[in-house]
Amino acid sequence: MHVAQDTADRLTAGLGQLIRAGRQISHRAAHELYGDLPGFGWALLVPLERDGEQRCSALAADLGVDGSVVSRQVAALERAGYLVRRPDPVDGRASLIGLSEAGAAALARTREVRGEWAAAALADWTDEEAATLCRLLERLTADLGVGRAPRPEAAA
Amino acid sequence: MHVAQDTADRLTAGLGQLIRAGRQISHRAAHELYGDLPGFGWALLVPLERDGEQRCSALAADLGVDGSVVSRQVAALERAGYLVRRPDPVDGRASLIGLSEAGAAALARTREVRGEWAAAALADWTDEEAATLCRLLERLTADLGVGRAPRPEAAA
DNA sequence: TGAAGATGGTTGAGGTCTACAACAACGTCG
DNA sequence: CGACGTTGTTGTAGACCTCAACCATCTTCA
Repeated sequence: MHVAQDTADRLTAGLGQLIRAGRQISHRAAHELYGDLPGFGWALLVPLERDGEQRCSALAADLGVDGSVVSRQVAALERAGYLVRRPDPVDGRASLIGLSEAGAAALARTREVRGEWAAAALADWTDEEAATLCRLLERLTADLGVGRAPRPEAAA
Repeated sequence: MHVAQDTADRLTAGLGQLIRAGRQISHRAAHELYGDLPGFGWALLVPLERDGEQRCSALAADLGVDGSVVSRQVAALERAGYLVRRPDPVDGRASLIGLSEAGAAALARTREVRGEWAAAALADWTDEEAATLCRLLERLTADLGVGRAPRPEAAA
């Protein structure tokens, strides 16, 4: 209850603006943001690289999206050869999704082009400013209670 | 070129996460974010309130989206009674879009519910932290060079 | 004056990402 | 074994976006 009324305006407006900007950029220069990856690939491959093989449902929970989204995206990325799927040895219903070599390589390339993009966009920023933004962004996401850390309920 | 490689990762991942979180929330609780406004209404009405009557093309430039998006959204918001359109007296091709009374009221209500939402989400934040996030967010958007046409007074 | 070209807005087609519902296959437990 | 929950897939639908094609209207200039 500490935050000024005006802040909600600025925050949501700024966020909306940023989202549209990001969308526009990724539309205009998909290669700079995604490398060889299809649109959603980045979001899906990063947790796989970080945490290793996992199930669709774990990915869905991590990303905070519906399982059907992951199912389709995984199918596309598998067709493209960026990840491999093997039956879960302890549960016949599930599959374990893992990064293929091509997937890891694509992720590395994407990371590289993103690094260049970030360097250009943040040319005037100090490390500390950028780190602060990251930190606050991550904190905001956490406080919104979606994705990685399922949280109890917030009052209306 | 001051920003660490790792920062691009955190930034884009964090942003993606936040975007998905926002989408999920606005899907689940549209009323808390938009009040009586249809989905995109907020983004469109805010600049109208801030800068007064303007053309579709100006709105599109401001929001950084295609004119066709604005055209459709304006049509919907006009049907809903949230804005009024009158022919531009100096250019027969153009219309001037303005906020109706209902639109201004809806905007005020939305601002109110958003304030509550923000208060809940940012309950643990200090004013200074929230302000910092806003500032950095706005700066990032500006540095991405999309949207808001150069506007002398509103610069940062 | 009058055609050529730029600009404002609309519409149609298509793409991406999303959720929800229904379903088949499998696992778990009484 | 049979009821029930879980995992992943598919069908359907919606929001938001772009691009391309189009008409109506300025603007420019010979």
